[in-house]
This record gives sequence, C-alpha cells and structure tokens, in this order.
Amino acid sequence: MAAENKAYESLKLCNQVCFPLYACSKELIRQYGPYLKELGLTYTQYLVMMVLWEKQTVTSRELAECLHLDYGTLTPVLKRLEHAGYLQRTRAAEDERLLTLILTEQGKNLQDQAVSIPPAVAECMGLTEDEFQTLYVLTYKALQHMEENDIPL
Amino acid sequence: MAAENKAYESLKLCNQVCFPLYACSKELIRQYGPYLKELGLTYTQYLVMMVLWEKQTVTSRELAECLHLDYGTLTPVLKRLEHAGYLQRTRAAEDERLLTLILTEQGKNLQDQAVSIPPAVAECMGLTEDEFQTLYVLTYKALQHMEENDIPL
DNA sequence: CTTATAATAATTGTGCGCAATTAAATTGCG
DNA sequence: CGCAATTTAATTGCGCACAATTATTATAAG
Repeated sequence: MAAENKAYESLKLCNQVCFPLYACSKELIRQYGPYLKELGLTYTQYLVMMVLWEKQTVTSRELAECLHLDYGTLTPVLKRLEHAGYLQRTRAAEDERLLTLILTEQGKNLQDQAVSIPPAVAECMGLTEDEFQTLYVLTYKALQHMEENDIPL
Repeated sequence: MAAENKAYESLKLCNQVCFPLYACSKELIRQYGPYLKELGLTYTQYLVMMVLWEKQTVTSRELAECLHLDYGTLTPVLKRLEHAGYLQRTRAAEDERLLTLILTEQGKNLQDQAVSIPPAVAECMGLTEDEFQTLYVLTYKALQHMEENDIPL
C-alpha cells in the first residue's frame, strides 16, 4: 500500500502546479467581477477593450492571436461589444474576409472608468512587487514555451 | 497625448498580471486535452477524480471547497462522472442534505492510466524545478490572500 | 411544538472556451 | 483562365463557471 501510494504521488492535487494556476486565475477574474459589472463588461470583453484602448483599431485575427482566443469565443464577444456600442465591426474592401474592429467614442469613454481597476485588483493578491514581477515572468515563459511546441489555437 | 498615455499605462495588456495567468492556465489545461481525451475525462472531471483517488470518498461540500467550485458547476460534473461509472452519489441517512461521493472500482482503475499524465504535461511548460516551485508558491499565496479578504464562493 | 434561521444542494440563465465543421474570399499553380 | 489549396471567419455542439434563485433538510429560539 505504501509502495502503491508512492506511485500515485504525482496525481495528488497538492503536487499539481496546474491546479493553483487554474484556481488563482479564476479567483482573480472573480475579483474583477464587481468592478467590471459597473462598466457592464465581462472579463473577456474587458480584455478586448484593453487591446482597443491601446490600438484604437485591430483586426479580428490579431486580436485572436494576442488574446489566445479562437473565433468560436471571439465572434459572439465582439458582436456583444458592437451591440453595446463600444466598437464597430467592419470588413476591409480589399479583402472581405478581414474583420476590423474600431474603437468608438463610447468605447473610448469607458477607459476613464476602467483606469482605477487594475491597481485595486492587483492589491487584493497580497504579493510584493518582486513576487508580482516573478509571477509575470514565469507565466509568460511557460505560455511561450507551450505555444511553441504546439498546434496553434 | 503623452500625459494621457501615461495615465492609461495600467490598462495596457502588457502591464497586467491577470492576463498571462489566465492565458497560461487555459493553455496548460489545453495541454491536458489529448491525454484526458483517452480517459474520456474533461479537465474539471479530472480534478474531481484526483481528489477521489486520494480520499476514496468525499462529500460534495468538501469537494466544492477544495476545488473552489460551486454547486452550479459541480452538480452536472458529478452526475456525468456517476453516469460514466467512476463514482457513486449517495445521501447520508443522518442528514439527507449531505451528498457523499464514493470512488468506484472502475474509477479506481482509471488512476493507472492517468499516472503518466502529470509529468508529461509539466514537461511542456519548460520551467526549471525551482521555477516550478516558485510558481506553485506564488499562486497559492495569492489564492489564499484573495479568499481571505472575500465573500466565499 | 412551532417557527425562524441556517446549511446543503439543485436549478436557471448567461457567457465563455474550444474542437470540429462549414462557408466564403483569396492566392497560387498548371 | 480554371481550379485546388489556403486564409479568415462563422457556426455548431458540448461542457464548464458563476450569480441568483429555489428547494429541502436540519437546527435553534421561543
């Protein structure tokens, strides 16, 4: 029985990295909830808006790549954001496949309400500046390594 | 314009910790996909099975707490696992509210097929042993801090 | 004992998230 | 040119994930 347990050590929840990563990510997103609710955004919609606030305009393709989301997820999200008046979906004349997203005035105005959110949520994690930085570096490193050795999304 | 950009720095995707955490978690779960497909499990179902492999039996309440999942998520997952024959859902006689989950023989047998999965998936992250450990510690620390200052799930 | 309160779980509704499939536009090759 | 291959996006189907509500059982207060 002792030998048997030893063999199964790797399957214990407390020996997984994937689990705290998964749980921490969900919990952090949950912390955004109340703040984003005031803006009428979900977390995924907020990610899209962050890209648009930075770039003003972006193709659907670029967005999918930089947010690591596929069209099955993105299409309905973008339609909802358009319906809410925060962006415009337009087709390029030279290539009708390309979907371009343009930040609207109304979308731009949201940014002022959103600017206080990141510091507030970051604070709730209780990490030092160094720990924050380390977490950032490690997750990006793993992310990059995984997407290299892999079938694209 | 320069001053304006400065004010919005905190809203840039590249300055968020939440995003790489979220993306890394999703990508890692995606890495489990092919392996878990062979067992006919989803990632969430796999988490439940890990707890059961370790404890043989557990209440729904304990499971919800340790996996940070609510009943809205858990109820259908547990019904599917019962239907697949991997666990049994039973009510305690002394308290009809309590739902107890019991690992079946068939569920136990799955463990042998699963034992090779964690090392394989861990390898794809490309982190050193130290980095692995650091990531583990930081995510658990943040997770704990967030659940302390918060409304329970 | 009766009723208010709390604990446990299920249900409902909305929105991801992704695999698999389909559709449309474009490019490239013979 | 004509058609196969590629690119880009949408659709479909299934399973989480969580807030909000409801239902059931148990406990406590009077």
